[in-house]
Amino acid sequence: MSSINSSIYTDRGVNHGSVRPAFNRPLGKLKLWSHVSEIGDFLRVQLSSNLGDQDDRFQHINYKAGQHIYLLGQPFESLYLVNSGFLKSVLYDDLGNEQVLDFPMSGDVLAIDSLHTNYHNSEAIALADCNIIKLPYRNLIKLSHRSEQVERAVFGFFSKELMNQQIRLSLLGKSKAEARVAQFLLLLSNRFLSLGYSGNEFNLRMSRCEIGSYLGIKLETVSRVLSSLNESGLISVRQKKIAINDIDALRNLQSPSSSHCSH
Amino acid sequence: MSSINSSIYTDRGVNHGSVRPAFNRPLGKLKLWSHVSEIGDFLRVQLSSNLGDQDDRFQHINYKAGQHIYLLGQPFESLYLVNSGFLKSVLYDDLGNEQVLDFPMSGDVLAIDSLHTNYHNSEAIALADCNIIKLPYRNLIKLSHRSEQVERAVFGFFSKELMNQQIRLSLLGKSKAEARVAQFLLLLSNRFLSLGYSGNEFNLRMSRCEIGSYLGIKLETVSRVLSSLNESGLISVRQKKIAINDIDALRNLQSPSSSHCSH
DNA sequence: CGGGGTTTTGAGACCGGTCAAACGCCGTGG
DNA sequence: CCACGGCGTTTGACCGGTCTCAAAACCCCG
Repeated sequence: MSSINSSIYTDRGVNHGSVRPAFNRPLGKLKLWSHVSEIGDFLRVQLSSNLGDQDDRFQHINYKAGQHIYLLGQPFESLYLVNSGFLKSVLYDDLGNEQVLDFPMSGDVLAIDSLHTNYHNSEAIALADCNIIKLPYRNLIKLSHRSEQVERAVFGFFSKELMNQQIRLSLLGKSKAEARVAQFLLLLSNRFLSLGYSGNEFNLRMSRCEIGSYLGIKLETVSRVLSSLNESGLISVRQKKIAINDIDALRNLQSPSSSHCSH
Repeated sequence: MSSINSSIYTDRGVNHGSVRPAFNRPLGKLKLWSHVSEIGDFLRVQLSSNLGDQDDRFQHINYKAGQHIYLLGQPFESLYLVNSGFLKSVLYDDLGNEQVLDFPMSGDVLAIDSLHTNYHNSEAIALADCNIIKLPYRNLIKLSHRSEQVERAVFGFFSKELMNQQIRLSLLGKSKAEARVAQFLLLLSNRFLSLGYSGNEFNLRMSRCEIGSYLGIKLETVSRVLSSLNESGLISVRQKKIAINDIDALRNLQSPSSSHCSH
């Protein structure tokens, strides 16, 4: 019953964390996320039945802030289920410019976009210390064949991720900078709340520049909007510490207009 | 061997097309798309082996321009594989504003985003006459269990769709209006080319407003950019008819800048 | 030959980008 | 312990691009 915690570092030093078998660890907050809890339960069944060799297990891996979970171009072999922590996933265009795709948190699955190729199309980097469950693709598929619930969960992840992206698309398509930042804060607030943290006070783990990339605006604009919201009293900003004072007013900042494309 | 072609219309009149069994119809252009061809082949096996009852078959359905393939809020039961034609998929926000998500063409799969709920989160509307293969979700899953190739194709669709969205996100995040329109034209050009049509001359089936929604700019800006590109000679525009004169120059309009978010 | 809808074009205001400087936080080293 | 320097953030001034509002031109259709 002693905790196994062997740290593994290569000379790269960035894309490995410490590894330990998952069965030492309760799944904690995961029950708040239906898809996650379904997968979580079946992982435990799988693990306790102790089938297969070492490779068949679903490992928990710890990453320190700044470490990569996977790098662009690495061979794809696994999905990653975030158990705890906070990360960013980024895409690079032809010129090497960085585009922040998402800030995954507990309950999110990483690397889905790389599934149809043999290598990773994006990168995931820990912004805070993370505990991540590695889901080797082959094993996950095998497991999904044996359990309809796991299968539904897997498809659910995919579909949900796609819908999240669509909602972001819709955000970037319209709305002004103020509305984007407001929606971003509301998104984080909701997310923290559903994870059992405070929805009114939290820390931004990412830089202004990363927020700007995520929202499609410049870092100066992010800063200006935050200052403006701070002055009007809707929020309180102190560096990376955010407090939401008037959540309803924030919601009302949603962009009022779009075009009709009447039919 | 006579062609069955029973038109079905409800009083809604918009969300049904004419239905006929698929085995009357060769799969045509599908072979250009690896994922599609895989699915296509296995559909044919499935159909010729004539297993299951009527519901197990994968039907081809014809839609006229303007008809909905599915509506927001309708119960989700099927994915749809576009065999031929041209459509738009749209998302509606809380205020009813329309956001164009994509312009699906032959080889695309619709309704993936609705898979994790019991109803549709978006709508798909035919912009030109379409022939679409209905893939009832349950049947598709059953088929994928029997064939690893089909299973890979299904996952491939999902992952690829997600990556497409990410690339669009990255486009909306940066770049100026001119670069967006240029990229849009190149995207259409490539797509038409890979479907066997001309990549240099084609018709825009969608309105300026729908292009604007897709690109995150206003319809007037779309028009202005097209006029500007026309004057500089890179393209020729005449209403909905587009001719690309200098494809390399178009490619060079890609946005030059982004931020570093240095780490 | 009109009439409705779409597209084009124009003029002006405003938002956000750009460049630049000052500030604050924090770790390093004297 | 404090001084220094690096980095991220804030704030300012200016400029350019996009939105907005509006009117004219164009297309398709009867």
